[in-house]
Amino acid sequence: MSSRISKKSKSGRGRPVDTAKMAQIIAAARTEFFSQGFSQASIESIAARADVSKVTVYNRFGSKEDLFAAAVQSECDTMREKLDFANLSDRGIRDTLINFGLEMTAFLEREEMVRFERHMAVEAENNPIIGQLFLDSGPRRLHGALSALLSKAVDTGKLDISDTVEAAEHLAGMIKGMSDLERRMGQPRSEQVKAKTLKRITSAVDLFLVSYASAKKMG
Amino acid sequence: MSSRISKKSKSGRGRPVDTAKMAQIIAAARTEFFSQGFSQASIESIAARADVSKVTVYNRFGSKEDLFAAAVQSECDTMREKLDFANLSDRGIRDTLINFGLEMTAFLEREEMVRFERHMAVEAENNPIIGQLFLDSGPRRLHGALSALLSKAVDTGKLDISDTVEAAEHLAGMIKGMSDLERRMGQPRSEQVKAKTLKRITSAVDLFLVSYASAKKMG
DNA sequence: CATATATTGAACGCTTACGTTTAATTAAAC
DNA sequence: GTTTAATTAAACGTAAGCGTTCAATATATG
Repeated sequence: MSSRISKKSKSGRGRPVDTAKMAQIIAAARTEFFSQGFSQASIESIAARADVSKVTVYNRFGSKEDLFAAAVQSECDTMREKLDFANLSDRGIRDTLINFGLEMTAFLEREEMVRFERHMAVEAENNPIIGQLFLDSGPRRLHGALSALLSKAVDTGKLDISDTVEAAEHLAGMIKGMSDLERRMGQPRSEQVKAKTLKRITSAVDLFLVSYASAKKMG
Repeated sequence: MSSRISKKSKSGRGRPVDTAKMAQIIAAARTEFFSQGFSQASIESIAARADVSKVTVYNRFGSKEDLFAAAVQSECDTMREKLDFANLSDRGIRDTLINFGLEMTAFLEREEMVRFERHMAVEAENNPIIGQLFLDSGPRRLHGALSALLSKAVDTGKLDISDTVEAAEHLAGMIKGMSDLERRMGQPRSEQVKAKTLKRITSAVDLFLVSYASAKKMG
């Protein structure tokens, strides 16, 4: 039984809760959990990294599982916030899509992101809810953003697509190519790889536009 | 120090090595490692599953790491063997590609495969060599097979592609779509999802062919 | 100051699991 | 039957790590 955790001492009498420690613990937990994995990570190590005693960790979070859940939630929140591709060039649909591809790739191929995805996948194996949380916070949002972008281009007559959701999946798939997997498998991102990725993205957009660029060039 | 392992007792005098146990151990190790992960898997559990004593495991494999390496190697070998897409219909390039997409998806979305990939990714985080072994045994082979298939179609005049390697990456990416990720994140493969996947594959091939189908229809 | 709460370090009990050792048993060769 | 080597069950030593307890200390209120 994980005792009382939220003791909501709303400015009671004794020593006040050090609110800063909360953030420290979660930050440390994120670092530890998503670089070591759940079972490898240790509470003691997290406490040390957070400059906090182990007891404090257990006072705020009842168990390792609870702390992990909080870390996942926090990481997902961060991911959601960073998923703000508002600054897309609007100089023609081709540039816009290539730009999207580049930003998407940069976002997904960060080591931090790759590690997070790896460990979320493992945890999702025995807990699909975690997988769903991850998908909803990141990939599905990204996919939705691209779908919306395409739909908007359809509305303004730049594209001619019947199923923008599926088209977005096609385009995103081509943008990822095998780089996605190579990164997840720990292969380095050399300059040559980067160049190949850039080439793949542009040619993917071009392949995409051959079919979907609107005939009535009203743009 | 992991003592002497290969004591190559080539039909000496004493009790002969039970060769069957070797396969049992590796089979058990594969099941255990790729459903629990390296750190969660226990040698004792593997030994029990293999109907073998723990000492025997340590006599054959010096350490948990060595056993894991053997399990990875074995799983990769199996993967390579199963990657034999020779039975592709030859009734036109469209059917051939759709067929390839279906077989590829069926191959990749098996629970066994998904689990293996998940755990390989985690291990590759601290050991890129493992990631490379995995990539060479599976994904890169698959990609090579599709590239070869496309090149052959180019040679016979069915397709007109300048860079078949990149084209294969595009097509494979579209075939995967988001299903790949959804499966890795433990989301169920419902009938609806299967239908959507089939639709995505066929429309991906069609999108692909709009650009690459040879103009001179000599087939 | 007295009281109440938060935090800490240290130690504890407990479990799991790696890898080893030992004595006993089994299955072959000579 | 004797010898040699493989296998086993059981126990061991060791280490790590979860979650708890406790006494001591810090920081607030009244």
